Amino acid sequence: MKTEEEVEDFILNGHKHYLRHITIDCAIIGYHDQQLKILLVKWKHLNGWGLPGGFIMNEETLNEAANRILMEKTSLSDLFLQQFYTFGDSFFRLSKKDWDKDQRLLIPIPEDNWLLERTISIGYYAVVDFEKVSISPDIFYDEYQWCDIQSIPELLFDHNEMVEKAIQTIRLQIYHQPIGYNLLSEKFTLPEIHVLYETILGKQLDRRNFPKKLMSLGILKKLDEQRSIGPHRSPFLYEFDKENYEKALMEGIALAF
Amino acid sequence: MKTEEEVEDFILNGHKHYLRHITIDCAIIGYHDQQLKILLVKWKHLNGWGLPGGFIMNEETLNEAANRILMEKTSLSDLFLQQFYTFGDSFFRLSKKDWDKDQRLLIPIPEDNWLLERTISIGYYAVVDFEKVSISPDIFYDEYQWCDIQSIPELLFDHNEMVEKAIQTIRLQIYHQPIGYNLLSEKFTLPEIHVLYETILGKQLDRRNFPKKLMSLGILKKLDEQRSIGPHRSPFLYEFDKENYEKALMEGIALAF
DNA sequence: AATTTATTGCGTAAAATTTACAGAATCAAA
DNA sequence: TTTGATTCTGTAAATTTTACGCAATAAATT
Repeated sequence: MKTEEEVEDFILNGHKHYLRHITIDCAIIGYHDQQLKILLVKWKHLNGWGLPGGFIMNEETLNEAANRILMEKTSLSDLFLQQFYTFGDSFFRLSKKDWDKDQRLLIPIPEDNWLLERTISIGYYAVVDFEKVSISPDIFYDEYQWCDIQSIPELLFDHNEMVEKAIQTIRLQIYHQPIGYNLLSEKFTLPEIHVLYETILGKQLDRRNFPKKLMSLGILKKLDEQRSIGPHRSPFLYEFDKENYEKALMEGIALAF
Repeated sequence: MKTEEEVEDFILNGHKHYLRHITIDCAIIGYHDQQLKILLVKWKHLNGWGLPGGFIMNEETLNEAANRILMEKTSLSDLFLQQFYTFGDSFFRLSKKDWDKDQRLLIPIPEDNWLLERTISIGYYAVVDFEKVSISPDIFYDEYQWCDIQSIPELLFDHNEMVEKAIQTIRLQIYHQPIGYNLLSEKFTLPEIHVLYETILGKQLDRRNFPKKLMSLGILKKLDEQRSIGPHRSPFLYEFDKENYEKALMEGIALAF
């Protein structure tokens, strides 16, 4: 969606290709260097920050739509993308007034345009290493930021509620679903996955007990290689046991920290 | 929605009052006498069984809509109603062919009618004592049944998947959220809540250890009354400590069985 | 080549929790 | 008063979790 014609077509005829009333919004949690951040984008015409999102095309499934939208906004694919809740209590998303106010928008919008209707938003989350993400702008967004989880500003619509629920869900899910597949390199060390869990849970986990619990799940395979980390003992590399990982995704796991 | 005029108006003009594309479906899990059942309804025009559901009105929130729909279908209100997942991979809900085939329907349906569009369905579940529920029919449904969880027939759309996910969610949530407020009488005995948990989890819980764990949550209050149960020792009555129960709902609990 | 420094990796004792189970108390009907 | 079925409490054993000391290792420095 780059040319003027495409944008105009999206505004006037988008409702033929996308489902009205429904959006998908993504709470993309970024993790790096013991910090948790969330990806916020600035809406061109509303002059406020919110979560990246988009509409669902007529012929794609919800997961396909979520993956496509995430791909468009972050250039990332094949992420650990999880639906977590559907929000529908924010009755007005865009108003004609806000739209008309903004000079950057290309065409005036008809009063009964589909983009001005109430929307229900399906929330998805992903956890990514924010050092590896590159954001590509979109007609609706012109800026983005990785915002510290602790100090989130007031967001548009009900996006504050969505962020809160996303983080809450992740912290709960970490006990029941194997998390980490897309956050770490294919091969990683125990200390690496250790700080990942510490960061997400926001608390310290005993360095010596953590490997025992994690290994007892049977989803990790110890490799015969080590990583060189300078003048220190070389930690062994691990990778996820694909088969058991998939099984654990389906059936759930039980962890206690 | 009883008179012919009302039905016709719903079909032709419903899209002005309800959100297109979106429905709420309810997996109503019924519990009684150590059995788990699910409420199924038969769709008039599709000749198949599915979950009761309905559309969202323009000016009501999702929870309001879910409660209204549940009220309409079961005459129950103020239930422990929880959103659990949103489904959108079943592309066709109704077809004009199916509609036209059914003689009981009152009017022919236009090809581009809103009821024939793809729908996204927000799933809610409730757990109720099925002995206390009375079902009131609707234009779309003419029969209902309480179906044993173990032997669910093939359902319409993606409702089999919804039922499966609902039960899975309930079993997971029972460890993290206090369940029981709407299932038991206001005052209940330990054995009563004990079999409730056993039924939902589908396994036996030690009769002597169960009370210890449950009481340690601090959401139950022992009363100074007893229930008379015939020629046996009278069990004490308990009730939920409203304040702590609400707190536990918000913050979650941790149980291990 | 030995020493130093920072980190990984393992084992084990102590503490806490969970599980298993026995027996006393209670109620109402016979 | 006896009987039968059920509630309720306590406690020892088993298991799990937690805490933590120390050996092993890697490379840079002496």
